[in-house]
Amino acid sequence: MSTNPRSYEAFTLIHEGALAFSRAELQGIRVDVEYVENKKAHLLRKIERIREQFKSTDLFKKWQKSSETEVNIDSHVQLANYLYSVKKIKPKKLTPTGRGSTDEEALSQLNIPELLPLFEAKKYKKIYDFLDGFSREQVNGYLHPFFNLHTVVSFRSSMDSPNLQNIPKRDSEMMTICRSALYPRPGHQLLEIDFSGAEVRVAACITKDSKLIEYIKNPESDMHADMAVQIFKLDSYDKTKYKVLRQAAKNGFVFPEFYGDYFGNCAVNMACTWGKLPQGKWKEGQGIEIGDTFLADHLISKGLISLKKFTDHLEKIEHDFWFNRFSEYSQWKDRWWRAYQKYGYIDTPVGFRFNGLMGRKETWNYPVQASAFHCLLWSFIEIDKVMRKENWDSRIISQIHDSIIIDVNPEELDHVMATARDIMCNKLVEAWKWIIVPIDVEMELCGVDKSWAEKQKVN
DNA sequence: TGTTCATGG
DNA sequence: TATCCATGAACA
Repeated sequence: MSTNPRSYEAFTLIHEGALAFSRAELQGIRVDVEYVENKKAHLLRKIERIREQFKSTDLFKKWQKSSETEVNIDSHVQLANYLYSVKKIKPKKLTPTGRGSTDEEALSQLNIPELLPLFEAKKYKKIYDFLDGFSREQVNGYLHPFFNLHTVVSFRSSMDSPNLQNIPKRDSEMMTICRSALYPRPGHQLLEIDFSGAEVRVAACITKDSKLIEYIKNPESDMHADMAVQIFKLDSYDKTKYKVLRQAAKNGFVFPEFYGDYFGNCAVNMACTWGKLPQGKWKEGQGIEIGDTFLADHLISKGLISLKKFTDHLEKIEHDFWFNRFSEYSQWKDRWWRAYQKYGYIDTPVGFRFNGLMGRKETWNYPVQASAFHCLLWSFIEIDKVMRKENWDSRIISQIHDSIIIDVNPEELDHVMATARDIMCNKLVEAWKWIIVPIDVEMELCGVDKSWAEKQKVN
């Protein structure tokens, strides 16, 4: 795969982007080394306790007995062999190569309580590894990760040594422990500015689907809420009760569908993740809480009593989604795939060309993923320019695909926020005529001298 | 070196 | 029809 700039603008974006990124690398992010070392020691003791607990279980003793060599608790291969070959349990989930899966979802469906400590130990080990990376890579209390612009096939960025683009966020305990290590410079505060719905908005610009554009332009409308109503057969969307179902619709159906997944997979994932479905049929009291009831009770009341029924239901919704709701998006996908097959390349609106062998889904997803990131890169460069021209004491320190992280002097906070908002929402749209929908940002701010774990939404 | 499992967008 | 992109650790 080669990716060629087809315009001077595309060339300068990468050239200036590399320079702006290098300044952020040089600046670095402050890390509390003492906290990291204390926490690492604490986590090691905790992991050891959990492992001892697991070793005292019947399951482990039998596992050890069945093995000629000493069992390695960290080996998923040995665990899969014991569960699926020795004990002959039928795997609930297979890996891409067709072997029995030992990930958390697959193992929890086996309903073996003795395996629970294993998940816990794995989680704390994961946290330990993040902190260990911080202490390994820090220099005089600062991290200087590498920002790469030349490694990713879809032309996004990546980061390494350490990678700060995958610091835990969704699990609140992992989030708190990991992000409590990262600080602004003394007297400063951390500010994160996100493009809201970056890839959806860019997809609307590229496909020009009028329904998708309408969803973005009309602030009263809400695509994910509409899909939640349809998927879960709600009478209407009630913000106070159904936020979690909106999230399920968004992350369990809308995004996977946009990326090329299909109803069967979406149904299984939603049933497991939100419905907590161990077998084929729901029983009362299962799944996430919605208002004063549970998802299983709600689905049963709507006649969606089994995974089979839910899957059939989702098949109809998928058909409606692509043939009715977003039919222009569908037509774009067909045209786009045919054009790639005919000409052997695809271009992005910014002026990059993807050459090389691609599957259908790659031809659909790469230009969206690339252009969404290029909006971020353009904004990063422009904020960096203003920052240097006006001699800010604040510094851009990082970036996560669709967000920018700034180490801000509190006296400059209002100006920095206004400048970033103006560049990301107004200047960007003026500069790139292909952006035909409004762009919006969300900001999160930490207190002065507070860690990255303390971030709060800014209104 | 390839596979699997975690984390993020 | 069969989820896109990454980094990193651990194992066999």
